[in-house]
Amino acid sequence: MAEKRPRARATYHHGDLRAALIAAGIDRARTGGPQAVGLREVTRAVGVAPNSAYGHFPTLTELKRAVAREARVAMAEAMSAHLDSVAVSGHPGEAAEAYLREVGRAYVGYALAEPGLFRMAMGGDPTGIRVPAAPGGDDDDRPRPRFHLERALDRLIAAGRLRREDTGRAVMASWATVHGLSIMLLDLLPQLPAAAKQAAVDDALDVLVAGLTRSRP
Amino acid sequence: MAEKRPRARATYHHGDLRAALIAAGIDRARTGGPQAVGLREVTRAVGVAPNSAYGHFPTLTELKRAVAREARVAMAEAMSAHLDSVAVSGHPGEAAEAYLREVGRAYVGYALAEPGLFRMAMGGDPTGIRVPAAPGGDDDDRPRPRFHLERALDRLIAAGRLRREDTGRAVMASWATVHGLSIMLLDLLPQLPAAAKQAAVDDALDVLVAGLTRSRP
DNA sequence: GGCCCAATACTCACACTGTCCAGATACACC
DNA sequence: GGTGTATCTGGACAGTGTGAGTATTGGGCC
Repeated sequence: MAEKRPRARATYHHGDLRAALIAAGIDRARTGGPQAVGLREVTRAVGVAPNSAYGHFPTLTELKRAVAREARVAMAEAMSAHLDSVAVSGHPGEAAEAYLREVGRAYVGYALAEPGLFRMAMGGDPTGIRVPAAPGGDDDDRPRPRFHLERALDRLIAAGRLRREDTGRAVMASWATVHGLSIMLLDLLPQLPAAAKQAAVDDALDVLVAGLTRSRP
Repeated sequence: MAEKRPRARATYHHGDLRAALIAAGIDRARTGGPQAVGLREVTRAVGVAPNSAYGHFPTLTELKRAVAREARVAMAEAMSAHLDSVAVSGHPGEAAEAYLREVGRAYVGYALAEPGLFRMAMGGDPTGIRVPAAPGGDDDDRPRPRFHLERALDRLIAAGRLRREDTGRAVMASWATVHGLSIMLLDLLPQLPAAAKQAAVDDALDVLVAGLTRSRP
């Protein structure tokens, strides 16, 4: 008879509802993308009345922003794991180039492996999310995907393959490449075979590295 | 006293409701992006009952797809106008490179000038739109943004700056760069001064062209 | 020229969403 | 142990997209 469960949990107060809402949001975003994280849906998953969320977030958009922040941290951690698993060594210059390529692979790789969370993390305006541009735009100091990119560029500079004053434009070009690549493979070429996708990533990263390390007039 | 307008138009039948709905969709998308084109909103703008749209589109998503197609055509036309306005001449190789740069400027320029329509045209999955990947994915033969890109790459090949067998990867790298650049400037760096944005575009396009035309092992 | 029919637009209804307001509840502190 | 306050709940409202059934109409046939 499944009584209409007047309360799914033992206590009236939840304990840490804010964190639970974000976790449920991550869960929904993973399978359904940003669109799937709704106020009623998330509160239902936690087992709480819809309006309970308003005690912790002034509006749904703010909840989504918090979920997006968490998704960015998760993405950075996945990238970290990937980067730790591949050891680049040898000639410093080539190692630095290889490292940047690995960062790119990690970025796009996460986008392809977790499209929902990737869109949640980097979806931008149409999803109602503002992705902070500068480091420090997020309020805590846990690493974000941008951290790995800057690390890679620093290594290129240290190896003498990139001029320090070109860092700004290098960030632009690199980020544009990996992000554009992710969106393309996700939205435009979803049914391309995985091998072909990987080849496209490698090709585009080759072009990027070649362009970055080529001395310009 | 504005009677509640039982019928805003003279005739019961509209005449060309399908086209009118798409036009109204373009109008809403221009100012509010893909989110702003809703079924009730669009039909209201046309002066028609909400469900009238179902005679022409099986679902709202299909209407949006049609609007997105139209937005892509509009984008290609704007790019055409830009490309016609700048005359590139001189040494064939450098002219071809300059032409590719202009195509990139036209792409990003449109994204910055008409963010709503750009998102409608190229928004991709989170907006519920599938952007056709291959030429011919759109059913008519009006030019799309991709057309200009391929034209530019053809000129590079003709000028001997790009190998024909590298076309595929060149499309990837170019599209990723311009699209990623657009998203970045729109979502991540919205309040960057226009001049700085233009500089970022030029820098990233420099990197792209350098990478594309550099012979690889 | 008048009639019928298929196309077209409309009305009513439903389930769902985010958000506001007022009230009930339980934890923490004195 | 009583009280204050942060927290959660209930009902309500204006929106949304969509389904089924109904009215209106213009064009093709006699």
